[in-house]
Amino acid sequence: MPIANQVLAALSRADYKLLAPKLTLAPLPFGQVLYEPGDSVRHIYFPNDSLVSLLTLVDRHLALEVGMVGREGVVGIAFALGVGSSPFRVLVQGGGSAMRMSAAAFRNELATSVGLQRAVNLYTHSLMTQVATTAACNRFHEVEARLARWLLMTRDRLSADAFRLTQEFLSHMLGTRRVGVTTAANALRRRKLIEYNRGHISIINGRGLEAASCSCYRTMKSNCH
Amino acid sequence: MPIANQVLAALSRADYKLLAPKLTLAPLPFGQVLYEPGDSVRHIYFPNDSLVSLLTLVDRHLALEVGMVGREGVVGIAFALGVGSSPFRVLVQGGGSAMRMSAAAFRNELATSVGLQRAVNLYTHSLMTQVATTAACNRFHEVEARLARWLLMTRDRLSADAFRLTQEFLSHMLGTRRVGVTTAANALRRRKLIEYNRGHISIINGRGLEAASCSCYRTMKSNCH
DNA sequence: GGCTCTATGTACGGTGTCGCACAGACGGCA
DNA sequence: TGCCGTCTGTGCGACACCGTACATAGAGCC
Repeated sequence: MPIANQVLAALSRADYKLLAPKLTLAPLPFGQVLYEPGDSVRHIYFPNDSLVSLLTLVDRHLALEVGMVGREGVVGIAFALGVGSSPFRVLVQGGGSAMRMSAAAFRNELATSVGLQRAVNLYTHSLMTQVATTAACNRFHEVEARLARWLLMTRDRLSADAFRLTQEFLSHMLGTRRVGVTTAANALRRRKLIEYNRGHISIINGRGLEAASCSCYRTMKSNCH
Repeated sequence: MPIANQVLAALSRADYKLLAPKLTLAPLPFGQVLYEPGDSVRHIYFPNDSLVSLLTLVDRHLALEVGMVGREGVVGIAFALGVGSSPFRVLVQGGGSAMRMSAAAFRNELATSVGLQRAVNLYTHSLMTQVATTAACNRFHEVEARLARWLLMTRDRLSADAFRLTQEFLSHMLGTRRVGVTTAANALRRRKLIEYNRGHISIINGRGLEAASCSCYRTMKSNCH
């Protein structure tokens, strides 16, 4: 079977062969919280078709998504950097599966496989860039454009035009009120770019949605490719 | 002489001895731009008493500081992650000096010294956390609190209560208008927390300024320790 | 002293978002 | 069928911040 996760796919055949026995297929159900900030990292995840959000918590009740991990990445970067605990809340935002590995096994592999080290490092850089771009986007662009960007990025990672998603949930991702999401989503719907209903949303005009999103979408796409 | 930079100081004596011959003392004058986004990384810097800002550019003219590097860190993390070019504009924000090393030498050292690798990795994680926290702070907190936080973080890194700094400059760090900085700075001055004049600013009540800043200051302080 | 440049202060209408409150509307379940 | 919980839509006053324009005031230079 083909390797869905791109970090794994980037490994040489030899490197992958060493790694493969340690990997098990794990379902990642929608809504599951893999880590809370400070939790110790027990497993590393290489998403296949699932989508995971990295959230920063502030003042105990405000959440903001700072990164998105799909098949192009790895969950558990902190561990690869020698830190045992997650700085983020890690939330499964699009259900699916991932290849999973124990933290201990991962540490061993990392120590011996230069190829794995290299692949993980490259992704770490890509994530850093993503987080920084998100920061600027959240500062400068308005809700409607950010919503459009977010939907597009989700679509790209899930390879699907429709997904499960409430506005309440979206408000936590974008760091705004739920009502703000309602207004923005409504505007996009009126322009026939998206359609949605009670927790399900679908993109019906991707091109148009790109035009409605901010430049950050393209910036991030070219970065994470 | 004692080692000022904390990443270097964290190395074992043996590791440091290998590294030291490759390091040269370099002045970092206020206002110098070390890298523009996309520039290839030619040198790695370990700040002694200088302070460097990492800025994300968006839409060609808007800038936002996403990270600050002082004696606790390293400039050129991208290179350590295997990427040859900087994702940020890197700007010297507090003049001083740094230990400098060519990128090629750094690559060699990194390949042979596990200790260096470990120290750099730890800092990378710390930086990632800082960027994420900054993102949330910029989203949720208002200008006055962010300004207070920024001044405190600068003070901590420069170990000085007064520094060179215009409001125009600050507006780029905080991602607001210069006028917004004026208003906020004025409010802090009226409350006798800071004093300033034509490009020079000083903290006259650190405790009070901490109270005026958002929780992110303490969050970041405990994180970067 | 007088000029210019840079840094800082003030004013003003516009707007995006906030916080809150409440009204529909759909879906699942008894 | 009717109830209830969840999801979505609307209204409203408050306010932080935006963009812009212009006024003041030190600093440096001739």
